Amino acid sequence: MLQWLLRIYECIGNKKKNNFYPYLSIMNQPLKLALKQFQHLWKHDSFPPKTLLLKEGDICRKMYHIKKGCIRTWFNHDGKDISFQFFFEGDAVASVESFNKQVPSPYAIETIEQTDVHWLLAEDLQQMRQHPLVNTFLMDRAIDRQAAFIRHFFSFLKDTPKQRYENLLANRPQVIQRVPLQYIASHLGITQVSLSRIRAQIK
Amino acid sequence: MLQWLLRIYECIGNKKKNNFYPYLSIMNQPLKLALKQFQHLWKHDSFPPKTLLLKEGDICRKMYHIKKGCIRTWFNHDGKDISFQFFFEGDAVASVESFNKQVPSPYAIETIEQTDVHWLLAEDLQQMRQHPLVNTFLMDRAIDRQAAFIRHFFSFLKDTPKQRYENLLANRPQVIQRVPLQYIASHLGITQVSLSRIRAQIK
DNA sequence: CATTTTTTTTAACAATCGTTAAATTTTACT
DNA sequence: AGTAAAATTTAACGATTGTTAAAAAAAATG
Repeated sequence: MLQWLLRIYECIGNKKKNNFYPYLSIMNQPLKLALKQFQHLWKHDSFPPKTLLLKEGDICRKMYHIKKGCIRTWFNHDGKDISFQFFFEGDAVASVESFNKQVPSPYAIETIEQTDVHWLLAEDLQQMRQHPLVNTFLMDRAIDRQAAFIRHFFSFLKDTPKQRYENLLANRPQVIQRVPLQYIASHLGITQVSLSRIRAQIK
Repeated sequence: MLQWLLRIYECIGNKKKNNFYPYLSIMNQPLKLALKQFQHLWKHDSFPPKTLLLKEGDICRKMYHIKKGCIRTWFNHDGKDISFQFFFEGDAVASVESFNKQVPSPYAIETIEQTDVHWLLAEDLQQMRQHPLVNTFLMDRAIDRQAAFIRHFFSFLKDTPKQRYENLLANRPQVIQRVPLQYIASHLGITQVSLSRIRAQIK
């Protein structure tokens, strides 16, 4: 029942399982009880595809947790939109810095499919942080997020675009199945045309 | 006198100043006092150039704060070492996930120049975290780091290697002046040969 | 100061990517 | 189902990058 709460803050960034970096945090009973205390703060909502949940430059006031559906984050560059991350069922989504410090977001948050979410206001998360166990838990999740992000970033330093696509295929097949190719291309740092060629090579 | 403490956790990642994301956290008197309480936990040390402070795969037990000198982080890929970040005077350096969770580090930490550092044990940082003000402060810095990292990552999605080099030249001239080119090339995601060509174009 | 050693540059060629444009396929909508 | 719109693929060409190897420059060493 607390399953979705357990996943919060765990899944921003890539969810690639890696034996070298096992997920070590253990949810103990006191923490579960503490989190349960704040369960009432979460609201829910439902959005059609291509709904902007947060506009680039706006301040992020809500953190979303996906019940069902698919979300991407993107930013504008010379008139083209560049997607940089994708989220699915069980993932928590927010423009982290904007949400935590109430500053303009460098990127937008937008649904891809019809999406049902839980959401939590920034001020309510601040309230949750008053609880030491919850605060430590959130801090740990932030570290996990950063580590996941670093691993994703590494592939840009060491792999070719083709290898990055193959990694995506192997580790996050959901992305290839549910996300339009034009979004995936910019996520991999290449053009749609180039991604098409890579796909033709692999078949 | 507390200048270097103030900078801790602020400087991992790029330090690019950006009016769009001003650095908002304000150091208040109670926090300064709290940090001063833990000042005695820091030791100091000095290392020659090319000294490994942390080996890839080892557990990071110390966080370093640079008094004087220059440090890089790197990892091995097919026999070649790939640098991904550079640190200078005032910066704090640690393999964040490894340091906080005591798991193997995905990358190494190594001096470039002769380097004088302060350092702090992981368990002592845990002790500092018991203090709520310090804990909130460290949490804020972690968010800042992630935001800086995301902005750096964005340049891989939207810019060409040449633009990334020009950005480095404009925003972090120290890197070009003090870091060997072979390290900078891998940091930009290109080969040394390609970086040489880019430099020849610009002159 | 001369000589190794290392680092950086240059050259040549193959492979890959970006760009533009057209063709094809898929999806959305009435 | 038929039409319009959007997404994806393919083609052609120029630009950029990676690779290998050699040359030049810079740094380290005795």
